[in-house]
Amino acid sequence: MKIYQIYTSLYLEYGPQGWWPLINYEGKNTSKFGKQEAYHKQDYSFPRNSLEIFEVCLGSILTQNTSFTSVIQSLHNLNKAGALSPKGIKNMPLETLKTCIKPCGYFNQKAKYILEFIYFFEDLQGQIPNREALLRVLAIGEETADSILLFAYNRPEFKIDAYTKRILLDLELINEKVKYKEMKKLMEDSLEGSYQDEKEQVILYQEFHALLVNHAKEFYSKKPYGEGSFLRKL
DNA sequence: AACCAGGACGTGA
DNA sequence: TCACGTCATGGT
Repeated sequence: MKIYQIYTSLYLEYGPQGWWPLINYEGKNTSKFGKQEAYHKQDYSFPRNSLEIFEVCLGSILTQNTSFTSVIQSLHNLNKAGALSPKGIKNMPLETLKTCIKPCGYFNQKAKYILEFIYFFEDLQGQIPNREALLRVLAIGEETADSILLFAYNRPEFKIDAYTKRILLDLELINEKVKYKEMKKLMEDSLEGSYQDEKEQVILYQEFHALLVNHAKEFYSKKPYGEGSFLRKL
């Protein structure tokens, strides 16, 4: 019950967020950070094709422990190199790939991760991957798996990230030791009944995650975490 | 100058 | 299972 209050409170404050950003999107409601980041507020038709699905997956890997502005830079680098696609990246020299994704950090690891993911992605042949299969891919842990399922494939999997945990901790809804699966279950169970169908469920999960990040960037990025956060008053 | 960023993996206990 | 080290650039 309280979890859903957090959502409504955040939504009232910030409105729809329009994740996941796609760099080539040119719509009306994109100007969160100018043209650099292409969000699509209140447009839930994304991703619309295989290339956009791939771009979201790529971003999910590149953003691991990295700010998303760096991801946007890297995606633009790949795009300019004509390599924002599975084949484009495979046909590119490894060193060039590393140079393109350098802004994201961990470029040696992530270059390897991306290639590993591409083999997996091509084997799918357009099918939706299941969570267990995703987790077997080198590069994909629980959060990235949920990120890919929720934002690339519009599947109802709640994504937990460091910000989400920090907020739940601050509101004393969890303890420090909780595992990913427990937080995920807490969120999903708490939200049960707050949607009519699967489509609404996916939109709720997507917006909730984006709202948590947006709120955390302002109130949970520097210590002491949560200072001035209106969520404490719920 | 630390610290954080929309984490995952390998290792040894 | 879990605690800890490693990976690395960029912004504040």
